[in-house]
Amino acid sequence: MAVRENYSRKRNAIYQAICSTKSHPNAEWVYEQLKPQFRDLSLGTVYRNLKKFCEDGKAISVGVINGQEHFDADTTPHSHFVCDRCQSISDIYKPFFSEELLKSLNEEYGVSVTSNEVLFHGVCKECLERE
Amino acid sequence: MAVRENYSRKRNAIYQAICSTKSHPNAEWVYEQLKPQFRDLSLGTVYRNLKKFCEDGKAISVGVINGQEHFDADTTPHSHFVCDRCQSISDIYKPFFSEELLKSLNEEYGVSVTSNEVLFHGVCKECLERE
DNA sequence: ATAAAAATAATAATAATTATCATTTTTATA
DNA sequence: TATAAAAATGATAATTATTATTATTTTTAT
Repeated sequence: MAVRENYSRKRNAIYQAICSTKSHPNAEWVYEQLKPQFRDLSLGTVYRNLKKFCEDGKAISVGVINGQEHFDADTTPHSHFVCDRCQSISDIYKPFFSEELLKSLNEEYGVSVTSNEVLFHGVCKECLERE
Repeated sequence: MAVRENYSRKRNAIYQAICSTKSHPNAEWVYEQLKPQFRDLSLGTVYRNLKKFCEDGKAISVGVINGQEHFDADTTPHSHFVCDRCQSISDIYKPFFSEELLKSLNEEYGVSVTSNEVLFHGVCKECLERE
């Protein structure tokens, strides 16, 4: 018997796949990535597990970009940059919202903020250099 | 002949519909809203025009929220708040990104930022009061 | 070793959005 | 005003991403 794991073998592989990249993949990417290793992998399993990771706080959804949901195993607070040329998604590690600012939202708008997502659009370094 | 309009009658009506609300509607809402007036309105026409407004800079996409794209005729820089209870979307008029900050992104990450979207999640005032 | 629980594969179903194309409306201009 | 060209639309089909279903397999607990 193998070493005790928290997950099923495939669930583990899916989690490791999203941990192995900073490309903020979608379900399709993960599926293609793991297909060679797990020839009987089902796309539904990838979707199911990515959703589960988000529910369990082990991943976050970067949002729906160009019609497809993208994921990130990095759950620390950070923002994202989408290149409108090559569609790449990269991280922006810059704190935008202080505690006070979020608190001021609560006061000014009467809302209770639990999370936020910041998405920048533009042209990435690589595409800028190419152009 | 009627007063000269920039648009076809239906396109005008769709634009006025999204201008008439701060609810950040999706295509379905606009369609239901206009159906009584235009009994032969087609949902495809709504989708086509909402997309066109975004391309022409007369509206923006708030993003895909719970599987549906939402729109806003207010194109001035502002952010959005999504209530995870009642799914309402409201405006947050607070400038988060100064010119210097955006410039610093260019310098630190080598990217050229052209736009940004900020989405807060949480519980809205009305739902908080109800709970 | 084995029974119960959980996860999966295969597939069907769903839902939002986009494409197609014949018809209608609008626009430009004679 | 009439009319031809261009643009927009309705109806519908197609597409695409995602979710649901269910029989089977894997994992877990004992």
